[in-house]
Amino acid sequence: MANKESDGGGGRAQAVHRVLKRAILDQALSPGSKLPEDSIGERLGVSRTLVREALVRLSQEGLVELRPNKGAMVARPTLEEGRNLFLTRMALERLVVETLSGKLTREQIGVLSAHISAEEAAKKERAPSIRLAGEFHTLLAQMTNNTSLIRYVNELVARSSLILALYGRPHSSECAVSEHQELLDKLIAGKTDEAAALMAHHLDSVTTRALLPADGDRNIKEVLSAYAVAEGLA
Amino acid sequence: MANKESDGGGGRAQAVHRVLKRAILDQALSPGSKLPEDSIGERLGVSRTLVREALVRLSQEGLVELRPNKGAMVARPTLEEGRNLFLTRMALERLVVETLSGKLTREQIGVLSAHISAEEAAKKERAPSIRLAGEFHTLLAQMTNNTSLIRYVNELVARSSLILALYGRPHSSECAVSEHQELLDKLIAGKTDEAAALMAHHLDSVTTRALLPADGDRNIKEVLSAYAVAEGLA
DNA sequence: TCTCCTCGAATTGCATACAAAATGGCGAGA
DNA sequence: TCTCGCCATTTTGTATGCAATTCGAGGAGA
Repeated sequence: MANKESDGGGGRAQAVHRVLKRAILDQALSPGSKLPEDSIGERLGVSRTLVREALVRLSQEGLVELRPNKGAMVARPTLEEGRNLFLTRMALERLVVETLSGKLTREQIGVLSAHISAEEAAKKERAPSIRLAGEFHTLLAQMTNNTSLIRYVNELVARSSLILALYGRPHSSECAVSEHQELLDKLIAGKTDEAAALMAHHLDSVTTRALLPADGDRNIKEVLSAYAVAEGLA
Repeated sequence: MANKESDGGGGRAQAVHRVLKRAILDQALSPGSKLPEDSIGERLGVSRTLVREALVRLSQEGLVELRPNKGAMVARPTLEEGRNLFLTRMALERLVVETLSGKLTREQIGVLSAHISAEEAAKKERAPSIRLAGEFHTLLAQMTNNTSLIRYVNELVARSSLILALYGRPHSSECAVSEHQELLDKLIAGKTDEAAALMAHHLDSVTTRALLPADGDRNIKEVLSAYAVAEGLA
């Protein structure tokens, strides 16, 4: 009974999905980690059937890579995919900004302001600050009431943390909190173009800070591919 | 053996997914149709497990609605969702156009021209012409080499046919073929802004043509039999 | 006749069983 | 010692079985 209420909505498969997603976004499961169906099911107290369903969902969201007959692992997007992803994100978030500009209700403004304060407060701790930064963008998307837009922004933001985990510089705050505040100000003032430009700059600065890969754990094949081409191999 | 090759790539679950998707996009299964797991599995010669997986995928793509304990049905988006969807689509397809403008290779131009010719030829038959019109847009997206962009445009185009099935006027060609040709011309000429404007107008004119619903529920097994053969299932 | 209740058939939710494929280690041969 | 190939183990792919839920038909009572 108590159990039934505690799954947070939907079936237990959704619960598994949420658990894994959260773990991935918190980087408790880092890109490339294997995700064996039975270990997960065993640990979570569900059968492989449900784990499988969750993994399929995650793979559709681009958080998990599902290699036939070889199991699932946390997705390891390439740097180029990362750049493209931020391009796509920019296109969608521009729509978010255009939709919201000058139309925020007092209540929405309150929510956003509170969120920015929370970001400010958590600035020191790495993991929570990354998550909060992402949530600011999904919050904005949410306010458009455009379901497809919301879904895609959510997905892209989620995948962005994977990208940053792989290629982001360790010591730069990914989203400057002050930029969020500025953006909010422009939105309230209804300065659509300036807000859009700010968002563009905001995302652009993230991609620009995504240059060198975090060392060590990169895939051998990926590293070699550049050299292979130069030598005319494979 | 022959069977294994004929599933088109991926496992049998993917095959089921393709069958259903195709059937939905062809409007052989119209919005609101029930999708019982065992009828489908029985007809396609697979177990409910695989059908379930396919349905989960389709629900993530927004093509089917998955109501807990009450089964799946082909999605029936509201008119407002439809409008929002086209808004989102516009944002993404603008990015497509901007990416491609002035950068099409000779080969790509050939492919697109050929496609437009095919559209022209199929103009009379309703179902194929709808599919071809959508494929023009997914073809363009494909050429950007931006995987997330490709995925989202594909999804959005697919869902657009649902919208048109529900609210589109029966006798208007959804995408004027001539507009596709014009767009291609602008892209070749590298006139980015004009191309973007044309795309905007193109999609806008579709949303403006939003009206009456259609009807007709047919037997699932009957409808699926044609598609099953194409995928080498049962 | 209308309403509400109950029961049975149909359908989904989930676990488990078994088959097929991959992975890793060990030993034979060079 | 190194390499190759074979077998045991592990993990995925798929079907099936059982419990839980929903839906509808029919019947009792007002």
